[in-house]
Amino acid sequence: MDFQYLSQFELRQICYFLALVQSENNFTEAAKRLGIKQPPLTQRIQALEKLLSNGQNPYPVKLLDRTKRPIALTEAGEVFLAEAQQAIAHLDRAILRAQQASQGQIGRLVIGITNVMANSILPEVVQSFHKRFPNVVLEMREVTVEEQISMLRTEQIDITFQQAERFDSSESDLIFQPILQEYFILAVPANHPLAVQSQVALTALKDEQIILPSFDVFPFYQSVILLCQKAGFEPKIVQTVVASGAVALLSLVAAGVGVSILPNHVQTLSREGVVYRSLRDIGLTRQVAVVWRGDDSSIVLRQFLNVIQELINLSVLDSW
Amino acid sequence: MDFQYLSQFELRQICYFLALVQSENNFTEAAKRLGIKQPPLTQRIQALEKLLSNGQNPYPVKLLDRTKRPIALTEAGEVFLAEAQQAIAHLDRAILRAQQASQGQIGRLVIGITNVMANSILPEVVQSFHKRFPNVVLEMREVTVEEQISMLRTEQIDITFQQAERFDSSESDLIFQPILQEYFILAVPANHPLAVQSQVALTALKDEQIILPSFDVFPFYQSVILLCQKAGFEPKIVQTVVASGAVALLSLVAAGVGVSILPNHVQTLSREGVVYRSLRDIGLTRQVAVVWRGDDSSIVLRQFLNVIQELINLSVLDSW
DNA sequence: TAAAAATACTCCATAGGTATTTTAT
DNA sequence: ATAAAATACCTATGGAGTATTTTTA
Repeated sequence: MDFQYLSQFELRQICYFLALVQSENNFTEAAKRLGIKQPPLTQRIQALEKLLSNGQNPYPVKLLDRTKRPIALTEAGEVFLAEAQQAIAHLDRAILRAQQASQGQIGRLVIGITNVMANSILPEVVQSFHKRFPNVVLEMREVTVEEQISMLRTEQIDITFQQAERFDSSESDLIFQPILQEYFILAVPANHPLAVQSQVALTALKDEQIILPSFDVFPFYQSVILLCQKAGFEPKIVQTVVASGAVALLSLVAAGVGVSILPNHVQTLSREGVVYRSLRDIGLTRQVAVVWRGDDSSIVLRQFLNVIQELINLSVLDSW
Repeated sequence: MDFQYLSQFELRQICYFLALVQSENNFTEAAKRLGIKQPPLTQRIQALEKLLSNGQNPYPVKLLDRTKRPIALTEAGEVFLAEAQQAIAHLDRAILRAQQASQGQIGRLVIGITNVMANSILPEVVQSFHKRFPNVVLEMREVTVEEQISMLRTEQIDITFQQAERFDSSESDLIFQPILQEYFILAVPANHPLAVQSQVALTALKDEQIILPSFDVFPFYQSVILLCQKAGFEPKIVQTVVASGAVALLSLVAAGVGVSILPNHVQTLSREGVVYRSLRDIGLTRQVAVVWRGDDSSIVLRQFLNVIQELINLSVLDSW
């Protein structure tokens, strides 16, 4: 493509021509619409025709037949109109898309997810981000805890969630940002004797039926059992019903099937017939952090981090 | 579409940006290629970014990340590059097509054809025109002699061929241009006794087998028979073979099946074993003219008329 | 520190404005 | 005769050039 030649054209001239056609080839009218006077418009159109003629054409290119009133489009004018209209619309879209991209409204973000994190804060973050940036493609990639860091470096993923404790601070090319402390709470039926206490001791669960999310989605399943054993009793885990979704599980609690030990972020879901209570004596917590490449200038990433930040500030994730 | 905003952009800026990317984001190199200095290029790209930012965006739009060497495209830059490249290519085509249209290289011409003319000069003209303007759509529309004029006026056809005698010169909105005089010639086998004469009298055909094109494609079939009868003999028309194409017919002549009376334009076809001779005493001629609208500014039409003109000058059509 | 981009300025080409003439109905 | 486009001329914005400073690797 000959940029030298093409550069001589001006979008202005072409837009003026399109506007002129929209005004039924009436220069005075079109000029008014464009917010300029008639003579400049005449000159721009002439300049456009002159530029179009600058291809050693034997004939000059005329877009308009000025010997008629109202002025008519020539064949070349018709052809140019049809083609240029599309091209200009195309360019208009190019501008819009660049603007959207610069705001992170379009693009793509690859999130590395580990089983450990999958059921934690991620759903809230993703839901919130997707609501605000519906045109960004969010790609979730299952990664093991071990490969997270190397996949970040090789740009196979853009961001990942991990346990703060695992992070080696010598990884200076990666930025590590703790976002929340996870701990555990007790969900009990509203009419349950334990509901009257604001804090419940772990040993109080000795004789309770305990409902836990199925092992594969709930990383602390084993830890909970271990803690109970340490507290001196064998927990009675309800084995007959398996609920993996928090909502389904809360229904079971509301129905009085048992009580449940859940990560604190579940409290964002309030359900009739279920109350949440703190668990005393349960030392199990984890610090959750996000990690990304320090040199990643992606606006989408930045916006994603903003969403996380806002959720934290709104106390949706972290405030209990 | 907002022409006001779009008009502020310059094709120059966008082309510069594309050129910059082609030079691997090296301003100095790109400026050299574009035939300008580096500072103006920097300024144009900045101006482009500034214009892109002018949509009340909270963030300014950056196409380039200048904190890296070599300078890298931002996401917005990548998006804009991909979209703008297409749009610019589109615009480039728009310009080319307008130029082609202005030379009549693309377009459409509707030719009214009557049976009377169909087999005459039209094939040569169409062939010649199509060779020179392969992208013009030539549409042939069958019209009766009576409706030619009205169809021209209603722009159902753009040009038509007709007999000069039929034309009413009061039709001042239509232009009438005689292009050739048609008459008739004799085609005889090269070894035929008549071949020695340069002119042949009509009566000499008294005892010859005469091959004529089939009635439906040869408008003067009846006239020929009439002329012979006037000359005092009943022509012996070969009925057993029907040839409608000139080539097939000449083959029959070459094969010695008979002689043929043909419109003079057939002479453009020379065939081994066939010679053409003038026919004396045959007063049958017709003046062929083309007719078009005087206010038709179509370049395609003009080029079509040029082709006819050239063919006449080259003596292909008219010189015998 | 060296290569390249950004900045500061100067100049002039040209888009737009005003006044007027020409053109087409 | 009249409405609208073209032309002539003026003004001023801003693109390109030159010289210099700043930045990044």
